[in-house]
Amino acid sequence: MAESQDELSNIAESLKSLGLTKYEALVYIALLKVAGATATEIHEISGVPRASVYPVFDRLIQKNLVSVSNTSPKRFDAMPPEEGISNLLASIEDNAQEAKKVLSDIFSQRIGVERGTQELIWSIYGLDNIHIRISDLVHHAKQSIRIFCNMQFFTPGMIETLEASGENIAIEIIVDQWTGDVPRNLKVLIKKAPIGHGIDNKIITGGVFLFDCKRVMVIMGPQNEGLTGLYSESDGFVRFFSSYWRFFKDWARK
Amino acid sequence: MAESQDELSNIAESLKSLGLTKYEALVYIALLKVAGATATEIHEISGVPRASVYPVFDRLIQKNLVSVSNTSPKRFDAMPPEEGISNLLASIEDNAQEAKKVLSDIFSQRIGVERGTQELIWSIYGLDNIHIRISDLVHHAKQSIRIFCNMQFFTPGMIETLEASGENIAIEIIVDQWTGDVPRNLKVLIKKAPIGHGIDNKIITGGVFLFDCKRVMVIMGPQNEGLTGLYSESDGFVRFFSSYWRFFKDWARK
DNA sequence: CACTTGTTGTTCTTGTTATAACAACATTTA
DNA sequence: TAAATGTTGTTATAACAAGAACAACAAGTG
Repeated sequence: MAESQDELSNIAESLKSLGLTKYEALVYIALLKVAGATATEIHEISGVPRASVYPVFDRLIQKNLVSVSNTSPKRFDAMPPEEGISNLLASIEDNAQEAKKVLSDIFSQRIGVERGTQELIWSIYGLDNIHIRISDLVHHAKQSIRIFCNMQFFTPGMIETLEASGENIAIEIIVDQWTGDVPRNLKVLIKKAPIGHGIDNKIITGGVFLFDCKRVMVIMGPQNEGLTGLYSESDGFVRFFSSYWRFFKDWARK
Repeated sequence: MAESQDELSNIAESLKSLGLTKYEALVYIALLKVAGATATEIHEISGVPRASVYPVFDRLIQKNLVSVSNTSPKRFDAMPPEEGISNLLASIEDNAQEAKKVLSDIFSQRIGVERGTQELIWSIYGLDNIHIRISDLVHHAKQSIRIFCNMQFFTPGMIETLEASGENIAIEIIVDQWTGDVPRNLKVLIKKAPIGHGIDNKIITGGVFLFDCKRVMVIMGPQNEGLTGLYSESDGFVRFFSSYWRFFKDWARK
């Protein structure tokens, strides 16, 4: 009964992403604590207005998270969370599956590829999104991956992704330091590089990622928030950063 | 480009359950059709007001479903749906995982079991929910399962569930007819039973399900909507339907 | 018995938030 | 300049949150 308010609202958030409302989450959580409770008891435990408890129960019953007794007063019981959540998730996964199928279909018939997409430079915002996209690019690389950035970028997950890439892909990394083991398939050059400047009391990070000498991702910006990635398949863009890479590789070898 | 309006709104629904709003869904779908489109083009295809397109794009970009070019006018591009949806789903699954963990914890410390839960009769509404619950009960059965209802109940999924239950569980079924193969582990008695009456032009369905002679589920009501299931572990309830079962079994053998 | 008290379930308002929809404007671009 | 683009507000709308009010009923009390 000693959940921190913080943790409780954290779970409420998780449940919301599963399609529950705030009240639904609170009522369900309260009901997990007391088997066969009445509406009034749940109202007292959860803090949800007593009148609101009833429609909330209706919805939870529809979602098969709760059952009612036919006694008077009504008593409510929660499904075990393992099963309840699995049921919720299952229906979402069904939807995702369905959506994937139809949308992939639409995607495969897309038009406008002739419009020189490859000449454009695309922006990606946020560290998480950049990580996702780079993981993606790593997965799709066929021959070579070249990375030039500082160690902060190499989260355990990212190292794992690189480690799991095809064996016949040459991965070269120039980095300011390396903590932990270096996976066998990585060729790491360590050199304190002039990237990562401090401006306005913020640490500015930079990084260049080349895939198969055809695709480039450049990242720049403050460390945590507002990080921007630029992605391009443009010839000029790729050429520019290829020579940028070659320059720093020579420099790092000294 | 010939998706029925129905199918399109169907997908929009699916995407909503993945956390997208109506506009986000419409814009994303439109963007899948045209690579590297401008805001105005998307506005025309999707029917979303032009001014609304920009904030919608911002949100889609945050969710890593869309990237922007740095040209003028801005051009937008959709992530392949396979990856985009997987990313969305992954974060929901993380939440579900997290929620399961914490809620199971709360659930295991629940109080009030002494309150004679087993004497109550619980209601479950809707065919889908009843199917889920019965599948659940089948999974947890240890010794015997006894079913008395008509064939409509035995969907392919339900038959599969029964077939996959433990080998040392005795499963006896009394049913009005059986279409398809009878799985080896089921003992089926076929007999046109006086359940399934027609009242008010609606077909009324009934069914009795006994698990380990300890738990009973009774279903009744119109076939599709408004179907109600009653579940109980109450001694009296179980006894009543046990003799109900015995009576029909004798009758079915004649 | 009439009367109070408390509980339960339902029905209505009111406030609040997140989208949705649109008008208006400044800025580009051709 | 005319058209297209991007941004900023304002107003609607719908869902949810929050609580007030009420009828029905059961249990206790004089």
